[in-house]
Amino acid sequence: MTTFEKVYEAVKSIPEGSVATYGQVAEAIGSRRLSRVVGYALHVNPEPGVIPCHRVVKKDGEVSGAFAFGGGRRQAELLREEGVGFVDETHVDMERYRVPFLPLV
DNA sequence: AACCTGACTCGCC
DNA sequence: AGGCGAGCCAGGT
Repeated sequence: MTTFEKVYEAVKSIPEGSVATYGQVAEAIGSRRLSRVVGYALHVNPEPGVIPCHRVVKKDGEVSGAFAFGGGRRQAELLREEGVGFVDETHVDMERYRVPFLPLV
């Protein structure tokens, strides 16, 4: 199991209607320091449509600027459709929609 | 094979 | 409070 695969497993485990931060995903796969690697893993996203990378946001809930399917704007739309609330155009309401605990895979 | 870079986060100045 | 460097992994040059 490579680090990237762990990242994908963790991201897939994020329940619909919720979001997780890069830090949470990193923590779930071993170390918080891997947060950067998490970003890169999603960057090279080998399974578009399978890995819900739109449910991963920065620690303060802001969506990533460089997004695979059309920008953070698009990511925000997908999340809203799942019922995730936003405090503004680019920030998810973390207090209510961030997963309390990301299952360790 | 070494070096650079990239969807991040945290600690120190 | 804002900026800078460090730590982590994989793939391309």
